[in-house]
Amino acid sequence: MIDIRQMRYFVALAETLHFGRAAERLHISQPPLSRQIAALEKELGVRLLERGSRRATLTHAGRRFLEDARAVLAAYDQACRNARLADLGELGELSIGFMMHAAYTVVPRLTRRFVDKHPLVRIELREAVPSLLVDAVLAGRFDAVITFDPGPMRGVAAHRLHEERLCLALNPGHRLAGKAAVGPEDLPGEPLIAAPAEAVPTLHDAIVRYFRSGGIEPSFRLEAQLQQTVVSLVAEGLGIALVPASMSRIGYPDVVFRELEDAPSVAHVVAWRPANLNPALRPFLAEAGVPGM
Amino acid sequence: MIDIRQMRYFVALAETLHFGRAAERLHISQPPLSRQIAALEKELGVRLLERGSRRATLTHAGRRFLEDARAVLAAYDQACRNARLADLGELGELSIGFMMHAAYTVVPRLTRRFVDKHPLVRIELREAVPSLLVDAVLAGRFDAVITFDPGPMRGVAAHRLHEERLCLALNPGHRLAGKAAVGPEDLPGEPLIAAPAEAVPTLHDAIVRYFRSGGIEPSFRLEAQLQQTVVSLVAEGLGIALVPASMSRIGYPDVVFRELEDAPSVAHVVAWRPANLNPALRPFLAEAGVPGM
DNA sequence: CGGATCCATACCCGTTCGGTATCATGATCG
DNA sequence: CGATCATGATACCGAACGGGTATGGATCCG
Repeated sequence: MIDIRQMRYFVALAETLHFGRAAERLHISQPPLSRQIAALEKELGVRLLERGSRRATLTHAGRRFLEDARAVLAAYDQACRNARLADLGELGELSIGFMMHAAYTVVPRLTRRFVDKHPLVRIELREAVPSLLVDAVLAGRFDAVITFDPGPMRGVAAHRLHEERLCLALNPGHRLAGKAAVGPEDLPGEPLIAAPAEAVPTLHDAIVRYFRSGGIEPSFRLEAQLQQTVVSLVAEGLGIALVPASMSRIGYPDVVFRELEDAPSVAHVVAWRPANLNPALRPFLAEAGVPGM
Repeated sequence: MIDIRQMRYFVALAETLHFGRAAERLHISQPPLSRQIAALEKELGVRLLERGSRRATLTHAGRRFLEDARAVLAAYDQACRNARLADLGELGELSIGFMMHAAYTVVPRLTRRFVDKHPLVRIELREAVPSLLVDAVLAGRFDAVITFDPGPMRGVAAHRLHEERLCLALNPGHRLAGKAAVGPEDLPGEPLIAAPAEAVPTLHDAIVRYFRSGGIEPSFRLEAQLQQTVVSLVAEGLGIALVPASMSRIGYPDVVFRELEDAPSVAHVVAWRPANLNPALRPFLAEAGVPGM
């Protein structure tokens, strides 16, 4: 059987055209080299070098085999290197799911940092509503997801990435637009626009709790899954909304944002299945600041 | 050192995900396979399979390595196959020089037959005047050349490919255009157009000998290297010419061809240096009908 | 809980590889 | 033109490695 070693030997010999010097370069003595080359030629059934007494010359077949052997060796080295890189999580694929809102907060910077440090990992970024994300990570559809903190869950670990207060989004003509800060007691009966509990439970719950802390029951009027849609509907004068403060940084016309007294906050987390064996997950979590990664 | 064999073993194992079955497919028993795989993993420093008690599964790094190992094996097989093909002259390069005139006689068919039978040999076809061709073959510039027979030469073998008679090319208004056949005695003083002796010695000599066989000295008026040019000059009425009969098959306007009495003939030969080691030369010569090739 | 399945380990033997010593051959030089 | 040198091939030896059989340990299944 022809060996990688024999190819290495042949390439060294073809490059020096001198058995002694080639053997030296290979850190073996000359006779084994002669024998290995002879064995290679015999195995191939092809004479690769013409031995002159002063120097050897490649035959046509030898020239051809030199090129091909170099290609084999390159592929071989590549394969070994890639296996190690893949094991370290520096090479491979990583699929990340995230709620659309995170595209305005942590996703861009985190992605940028990760791809800068791990350029060989292909990242697949997919947007989804938060309630689907955690199920997807459990099902193995995503290696990690970025979403509002869903609380503790079996088989899923999570790490807090980002926290922001909710604020009030109003149409500029609204009666509360003149106030600097607003509390729950200012809001009874106000038509609310918010994401449905089934799609974004964490945020929905935070809003309900905030209202109830002031002894008030919220009255939801319109539902939309994305915060961007919610704010657009506010701009249209269809109601008010409690949205993450980062939404105020986007330049929406016909919307003003007001602080809430004792504003509730929502956290972004990165969540993953600890049993997930994708080696690229670890560097990603490290980049996200997860301790011990 | 990681071995081609270990890669083969790994691919077989990755394809069956079963040590016993993979070993069977490899015609070895299971323990050596286990050991080789373990050695491979140790060498790489990477776990490639997760051994379940019922079946094994590839790790991410293992999946990657499977792809790369397949690529290595493919390159390896390719290299071995190519070496054998190159040695048989079925793969490689062949440079053929030929006189332009042969493009109308033997070159097209010979080339077609050769490329049909030996599709992996890249042929480099180069036109040149006959006097340069034989020097070029001696210098190694061409592996073989096709030209008028230059006679025996040191270090060059030749084989006759094709023989054709010379005929007379005339302007239709010429006084001899009415004769069916012409002999040397009809030609004294006629202004001749022909290739120069330095460029096409064989043909030039044949023409001179033919005239002298009738006791006449030829009077050369114009010289051009290519037979096509010679005939074009005849069409223009600048003189007469003795050209290979195959020129008459090309539809030149304003030229008529007449047979010569006791017409001299010129041979096309393929010529090569017997010391030439290009394996592709032999099949080419075989295709050209050279005996013993 | 017992048997079956499957991979890992232990041990043996034959092959192969690399090393040293030496030979055959062709180039080089006085 | 013959002595010398350089180079690759061959002979032989000891160590390493690969493959084989026997067996152990873990897990799954009925």
